[in-house]
Amino acid sequence: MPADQLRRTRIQDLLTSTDLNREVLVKGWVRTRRGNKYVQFIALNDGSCLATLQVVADAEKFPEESLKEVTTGSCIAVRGQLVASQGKGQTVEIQATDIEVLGTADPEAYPLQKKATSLEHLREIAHLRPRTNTFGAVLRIRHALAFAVHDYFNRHGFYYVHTPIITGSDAEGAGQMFRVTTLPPEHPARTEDGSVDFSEDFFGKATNLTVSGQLEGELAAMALGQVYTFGPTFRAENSNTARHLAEFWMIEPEMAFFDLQDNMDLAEDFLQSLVKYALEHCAADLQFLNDTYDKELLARLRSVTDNAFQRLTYTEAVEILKSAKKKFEFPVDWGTDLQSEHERYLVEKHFQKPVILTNYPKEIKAFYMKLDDDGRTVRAMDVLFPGIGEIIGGSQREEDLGKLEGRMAEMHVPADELWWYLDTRRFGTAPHAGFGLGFERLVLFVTGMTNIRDVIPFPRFPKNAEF
RNA sequence: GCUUCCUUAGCUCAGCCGGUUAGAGCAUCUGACUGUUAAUCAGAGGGUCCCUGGUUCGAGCCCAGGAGGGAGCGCCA
Repeated sequence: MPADQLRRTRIQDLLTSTDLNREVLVKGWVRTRRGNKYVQFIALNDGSCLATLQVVADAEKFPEESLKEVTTGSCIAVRGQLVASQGKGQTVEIQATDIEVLGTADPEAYPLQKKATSLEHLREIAHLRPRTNTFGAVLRIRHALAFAVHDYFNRHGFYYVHTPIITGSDAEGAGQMFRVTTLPPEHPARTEDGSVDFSEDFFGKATNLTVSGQLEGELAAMALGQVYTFGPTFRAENSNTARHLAEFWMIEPEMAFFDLQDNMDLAEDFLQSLVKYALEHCAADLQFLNDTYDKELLARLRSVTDNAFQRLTYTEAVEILKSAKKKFEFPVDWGTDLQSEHERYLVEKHFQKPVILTNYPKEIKAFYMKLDDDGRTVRAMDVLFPGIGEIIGGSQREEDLGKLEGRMAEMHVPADELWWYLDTRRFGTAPHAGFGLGFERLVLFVTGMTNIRDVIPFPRFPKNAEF
């Protein structure tokens, strides 16, 4: 390689380097430029870390006029000496010998000037918000958590199974679905009785975007033993909250030969490992979020890694809530689903740590959950987190074909559409369990953000699919 | 979908009881300043007060409808 073919170094690597007084090349986006007619300072960020690198440009080499285009938001390449900093805010800096403007950013038009903007406004410029400290930190943490998910399962003998995004069943039991079709919306083919003729559609039948990979995950678990899916899921619910998205990523492990206890053990160890990974690998970003948004963030993360989760049955929880002094807006009664206020009371007031609730009444849970011996409850589990509410929902599955068919009939789930699912119980059925973890809810918890639309790069929610 | 709050400069906001030419901080621009840390100091430019209609001598302010956004709730992950 010729001597003048200097390779770019990431800013994170330069800031941690002890190998000073050498020529380096950095490229990134300008956060600020300040100074006087003798010396100019440029704060440069390349996304590799939260911190900026200070570029020093002396007036002898760089008259102020030559730096006119080096404005907040512009992209530059800087060649220079990596030296110990004379200033106080940083240990190293670059004494620039050459600055090339790769892309200008008109200061009158660029919306991210060096001034705090609200998260609400940043949602409207979501295409640019990754350039802010906050979203840089959130996206790096999001990446770390995604990596940690794969790392955890790989280390524990799970296989990553890619379940379909487009599904032919419209009864996965987890909510309203988005239709996938190539039929013309104005004049779709009609059958004789006037309904849309999906036999003319691309797949020859009605298809939708998946709401869950669980059922397919169960098929794989009945062959590979321990599997997981990690992919996008879609819910066409008109949900307008800070905890719901129309498009979100879900992690769904499914394990043959696991009962509800094994399932809880896995969920707890999994969540603790993920949070621990973030604490170890995203220290600077987490510290920034802690200092900027939520002074309790780091303490709350450690409370998850350092405490065993409280486990109790739905029935026990109802008793605690009934004897609680607090007045609830909604009354608590055995058989009704718990409201957000009830879950919050248990997690944030009563136990003050994560809670796993189990053995819910069968009426309020899905058809595939294994019936308890009493015939009234099912082997369900919900993991409740402070500030988030339900972060995991899971269960031991009903492995008995007859009982499963009975539950499907009771709950009006069309068995003929799920013939392939029932085959798992027909041929070599086995006890098994699994759960679903909403990835964005995990990122929400770990980052301390309060709106789920701020932890996914391009949020999809009712009336919004911009970018 | 329900409840509730909000919408004024590029951003974050103030604007009294309805009353003359709608303000501040930051950003931007111009200038000053020998190493700054969201630099500092001085000055300048910058407005469809979300939209439509109404009440009034007069509306940023009151009323109605609409649009957009936030928070809470429901559905859930």
